[in-house]
Amino acid sequence: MKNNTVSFQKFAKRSQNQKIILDAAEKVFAEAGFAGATTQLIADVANLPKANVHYYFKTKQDIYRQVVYNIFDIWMEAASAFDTELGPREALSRYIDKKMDLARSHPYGSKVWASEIIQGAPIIQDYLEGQLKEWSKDRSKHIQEWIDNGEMDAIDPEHLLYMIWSTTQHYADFAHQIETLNSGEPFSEAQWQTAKLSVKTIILKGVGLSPT
Amino acid sequence: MKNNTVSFQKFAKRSQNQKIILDAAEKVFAEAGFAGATTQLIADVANLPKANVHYYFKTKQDIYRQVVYNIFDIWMEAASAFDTELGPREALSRYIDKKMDLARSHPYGSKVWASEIIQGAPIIQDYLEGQLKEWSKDRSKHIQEWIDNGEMDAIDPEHLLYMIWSTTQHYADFAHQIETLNSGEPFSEAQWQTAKLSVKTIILKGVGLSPT
DNA sequence: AACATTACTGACCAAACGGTCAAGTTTTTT
DNA sequence: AAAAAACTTGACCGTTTGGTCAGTAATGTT
Repeated sequence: MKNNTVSFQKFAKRSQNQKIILDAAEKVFAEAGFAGATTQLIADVANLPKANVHYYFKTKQDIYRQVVYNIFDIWMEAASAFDTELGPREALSRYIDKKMDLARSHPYGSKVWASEIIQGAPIIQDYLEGQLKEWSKDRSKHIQEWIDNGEMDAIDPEHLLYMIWSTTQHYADFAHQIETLNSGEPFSEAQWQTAKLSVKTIILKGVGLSPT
Repeated sequence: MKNNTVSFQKFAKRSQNQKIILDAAEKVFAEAGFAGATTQLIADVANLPKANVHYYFKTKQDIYRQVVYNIFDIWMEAASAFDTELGPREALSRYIDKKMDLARSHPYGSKVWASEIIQGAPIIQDYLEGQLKEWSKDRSKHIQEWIDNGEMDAIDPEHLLYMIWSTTQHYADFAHQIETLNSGEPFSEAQWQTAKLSVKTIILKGVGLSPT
């Protein structure tokens, strides 16, 4: 039993330290960009000596890659909230809700993702061409079916998806600008609710669906 | 007369070379971020020796500052397309059109701006608190009046503005992602028209206005 | 033609960077 | 208890970076 506990702790220590480093790196990459993020700064934020960071991750690129993969995975998991069997109103509504929640809970990841795409997706390109393309093609097909069935307005499905992505992620990526226009204060709970409701109201009505 | 011509050429040369450098820098900053943009690379893209770049701009920060100011000025000029005297439908419609045109014509500037905000607006903060805040407060007030007059739905004006900003700029900032989902091809003229129309249709209908 | 100003550039430098490594400590296994 | 494996870290290194500078060329002024 002691052996088991110790063995567990051994594994725990490795992944636990990796998580500390990845969390620190996510923040640093978001605030400084890939090139501006120094391994020294990541180490400082993680409260570890720089050499220790390099013990767990061979290169800065490796850390970055992991951070980007992580946020992509979280987003793809949320994408399953876009359940086409629920019908257009409920599927879109839940997906927007989920994306707004992620913008609030994972602002750093969203920023890292945005910078990665802005700079041409040097790391995540394969995922874009694979999982993301597959997912959006599938969802576009379903949206088109809804349109053909007269369940919603004839809107190009891809542009509807882009609108959902851009609008929800804006609250993470441009949080600083929003905060500045909000008298320097971060959104309160009530303001987040208003934001969610506004986005859902406009988009749902905009495509010919009455809100829930 | 010869004097005037020569004198004109003198001034022309300075601002002409500055423009070459700023255009190159805009591209490099967009594609590599502030830290990743090396003065050497800016010089190479501008086809000038590095020392010459430093002859016209004292520091990398000075170049960056100028690039960010320029795109901000262009956007604020476009913001005057949001002419509240035209009424909600026409004012919003024209503003969205204008922003979509800028996303197409100034993709690098948009990306530099996005990165600047993502990283906390270290350079442009004063402009956010000044011109931008003033502009958006004024426009929000007018939107509220339209709502009070029953000319459009009761939507929080600020979130409507955020939706317009995020959606339009998405086509510049995430152009690489969009291109990947578009079989690696940039948007055709027809696709840009569809994009513009989709955005306008959803937003205008979403706030209770019939499209033009 | 002489002078002054502006434009240009190769060579250079201090600082900061990502990454390595040897020497140590702690933990796990036998 | 001893050997093995995993973890920790200060010191170090080659490379790249933003920026300087002295010297030259071109242009404008008198």
